[in-house]
Amino acid sequence: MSSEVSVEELDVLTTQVLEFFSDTVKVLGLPKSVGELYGLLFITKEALSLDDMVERLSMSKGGASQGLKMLRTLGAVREVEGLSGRKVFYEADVELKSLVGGFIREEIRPHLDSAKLKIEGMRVMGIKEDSFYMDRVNKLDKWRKRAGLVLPILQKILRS
Amino acid sequence: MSSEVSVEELDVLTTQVLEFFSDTVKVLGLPKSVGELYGLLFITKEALSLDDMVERLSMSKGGASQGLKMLRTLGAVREVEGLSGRKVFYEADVELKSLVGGFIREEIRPHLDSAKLKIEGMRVMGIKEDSFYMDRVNKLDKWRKRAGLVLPILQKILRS
DNA sequence: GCTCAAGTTCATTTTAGATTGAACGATAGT
DNA sequence: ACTATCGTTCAATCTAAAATGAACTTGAGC
Repeated sequence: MSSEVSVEELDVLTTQVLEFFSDTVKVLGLPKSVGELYGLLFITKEALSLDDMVERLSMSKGGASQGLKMLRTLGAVREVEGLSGRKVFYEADVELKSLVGGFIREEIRPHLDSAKLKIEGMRVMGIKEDSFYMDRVNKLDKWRKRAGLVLPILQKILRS
Repeated sequence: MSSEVSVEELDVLTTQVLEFFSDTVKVLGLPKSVGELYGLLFITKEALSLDDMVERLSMSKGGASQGLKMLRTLGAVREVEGLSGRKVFYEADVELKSLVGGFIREEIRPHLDSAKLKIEGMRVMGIKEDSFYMDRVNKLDKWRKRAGLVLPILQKILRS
């Protein structure tokens, strides 16, 4: 049961996976601590408590708490009933569709919504129709709508 | 010819557009000065020189130079023959497909490539096939491939 | 070939935002 | 009810990345 990998190799692998997720989430604009937390859960068989992660990643309790909160709202992490008291254990949700769905819901949609408001703000100021400036505002809105349409398609593609 | 918008209104609109693009590029992980440069070109009829932009955005020459360099490699900006000496004038490329294409080429592909290398590094360490750990490494690779497949589809959708 | 304007580079400074850690609730077990 | 453990919050600190600005390179025009 312990011959899947040697302890040293597991350490190396874990380090590489942590790096992998740190880098990936940074590209997505999330703090790297979030990537480390998710990465550790991703490459660990057993569910882990906050304290486990704090120790393993030598990060602050506060940071871990915030990072887990984010992972929870993203739906990237599942709470597992810990039998011992009220301590909570976590495991990674490794379904790509959940991850993408959560990211779109929490990180992309809000930006598209605020973009919509800003564009509406521009329209309100009475720029002459069929002027250069109205053309540009219209283009912005076309882009925004396009983005809104692409997201569900993306999700559909990644469902499987 | 000047009744499309009043000067004051144009000022307000410009400010809003600058904000719009600052925020947007920040989401994409680019410095906000890049958004301001692009935004100014986007909402300006005439091609602008570096100095024009430095003045209008009150940003440093160095910053503007770097920002324009990035916009050039992204293909988000076109150089226009200035008749006066060797001064270069720029205008925005406002084709969504160019913008998306440039972003994918310059910002996303490189990350996918480096992810590929990292995953290959993990494979090399001789984890037992059909172990938990190999499953996870395989999953990473599946995700990576999926991302690589989605990009051209995305580009195709946004072409029109 | 000199000069001056245009543009780039890069060491320094600034800023945004991530991380820390101590103080504070909250709850389970006794 | 008391205590010990668990988790959260948030002001203070740290850090990575962006912006500045002065020194430098380049080339056009005289």
